[in-house]
Amino acid sequence: MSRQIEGVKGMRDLLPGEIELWQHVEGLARELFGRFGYGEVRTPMAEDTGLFVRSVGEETDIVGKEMYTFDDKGGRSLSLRPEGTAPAARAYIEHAINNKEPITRWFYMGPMFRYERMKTGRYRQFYQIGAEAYGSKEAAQDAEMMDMVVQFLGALELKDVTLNLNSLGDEACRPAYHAKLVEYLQAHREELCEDCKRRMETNPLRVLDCKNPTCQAVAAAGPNVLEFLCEPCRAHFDDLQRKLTVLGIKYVVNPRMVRGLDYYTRTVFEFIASHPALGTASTVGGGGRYDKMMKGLGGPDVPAVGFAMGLDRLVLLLKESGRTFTSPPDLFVAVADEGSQDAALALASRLRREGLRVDFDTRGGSLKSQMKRADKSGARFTLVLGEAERTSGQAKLKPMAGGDAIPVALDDVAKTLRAARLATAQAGPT
RNA sequence: GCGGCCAUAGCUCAACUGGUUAGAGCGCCGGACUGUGACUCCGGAGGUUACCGGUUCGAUCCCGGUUGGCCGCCCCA
Repeated sequence: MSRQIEGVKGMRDLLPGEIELWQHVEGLARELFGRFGYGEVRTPMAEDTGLFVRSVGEETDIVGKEMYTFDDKGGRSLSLRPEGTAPAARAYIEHAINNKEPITRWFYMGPMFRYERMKTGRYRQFYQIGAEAYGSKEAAQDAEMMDMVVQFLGALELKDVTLNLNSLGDEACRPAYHAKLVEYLQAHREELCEDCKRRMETNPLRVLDCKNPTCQAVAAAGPNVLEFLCEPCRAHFDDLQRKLTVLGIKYVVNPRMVRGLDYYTRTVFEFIASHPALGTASTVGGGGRYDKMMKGLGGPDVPAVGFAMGLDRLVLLLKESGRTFTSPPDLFVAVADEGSQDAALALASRLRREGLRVDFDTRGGSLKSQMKRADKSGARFTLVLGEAERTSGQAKLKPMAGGDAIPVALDDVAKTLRAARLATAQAGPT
C-alpha cells in the first residue's frame, strides 16, 4: 500500500496567499539594508561541519545536538547551516575581503536548519534575515546596526518590541567574571534547579537567564557581569549607550542576558516582542559583537558585529496585524463566445506587455462562470470581449465593486486602467 | 532529549455509553438567469475516519505501535 508522501517534519511549504507577507518583509529588508550600505551575499546551505564547531562552539546546544550533519560521498562531514554568521565569516575570509576594503557591510536572507522540537515560531527549516559589519570595533558600528533593526521593525509597523542590551566583556575581563560566577554558584548550589546544577559545569552563564524563579533570585543576587568589565569594555559599552540615546533608540540594559553562541564578545542584544501569539518564541532578533571569531577561524584579526532576525516570527506578527499584501489583477478578461477566444488571449497578452496585471480564464466556459471567476480573482474591472466588441472596437470596463461601466476603445484599455489605478492611489489606501 | 493534549471532506466541526449507507456549515463545480459576479433557491462532486496491527459478531469510538500537529520544559530566530 502506497502511503501518502508528506513533507519533512518541521519543514513547511509557503504558498501564494501567505508568501506575499514573506516577500513584503524581504523586500523591505533589501531596500532598507541597501540604504545603510549593506550588500547581499548568498552562501551555500551546507558547510564543513568544522566551521560551526569552531565558531558557534562545540558545547552549545546548536552544535551539540541540533545540527543536521552528514557525510557526503567523498567522506567529508557537512552540516546544514544552523545560523548565518559563520558561513558569512568563512566567505569573507576565503575571498580575503579585508584586503580589498577596510569596512564591509553584508546582509543575507535564507533558510537555516536546526533539528529540534517544533512549536509556535520554531521550525526545523526556518528563515533568517541577518547582517554583518566587518572591520570596525567602534561602538558606532553597533549603534548603526541596532538603528537599522529599529528602522526595519518600524517599517514593518511592529509594536511592542523591546531592545535588550548587555556586554559580556572580552578575553581580558571575562575569565575573571566567569571564575567569580562559578564560585558564587557553587556556594548556592543547593538552591538551583537540576538543569542549573548541570549548567554550572557546562555553561555557567546560562544559569543567569534560567526561567526558574529561585534560580533567578540566586542569579540576581550574584556577581554582575557589567561590574567586571575591564576599562576598554566599560568604555565601549558606555559609548554604545550614549550613541543609542543620540539616535533616540530606547533600550533596556539586562546584565543577565546571555546568548547561546560562544563567539560573542562585548556587545550582545536581543529584540523581544511581547505579542501573545508568539508564545515562548518572543525573541524576534538578536546579535552581538564577535571581535575574535575571524581570527579563531584562521582568518585575519578583523572585528565584527552582526545580528539575525527570525523571518518566521516576523511574518507571524505581521499576520496577527491583519494587514494584507496581495496585489489583485487590474483587469479580468472574459470571453462571450468561442469565436472570441483568440482575440481575448491576444488582448490579455497586449495589456500584460504594457505592464498591467491581467487575469483570464483559459478554459473559457459560460460567461456566468467566468464572471464568478472574475469576482473571486479580486480584479478591479472586468472586460467582456465578444463579437460585438471585436467588430465595433468598443468595450466596457465593469467595476467589480459596483458603479457604472466605463466605455472604452479596445486600443485604450491600458491607458484607461492606468488612469483608474492612479486615481485610486491618490484617493489613498482603502 | 523529557512531559502533556490531539488527528473525521479542501477548511471549521458533528456522529447519543462500540451498532445499518460517517453528516452539517463554509468552500468548489453546475443550474434557475443560453452577453455579465456578489444576494437567494436547487442540484452535484468530494472520505480506505492519518497509517499499521490488536480486542470484538461488529471499531471513527476501546488497546498498542508508527507518522504528523499543538502546548510546556530545554534552547533559540
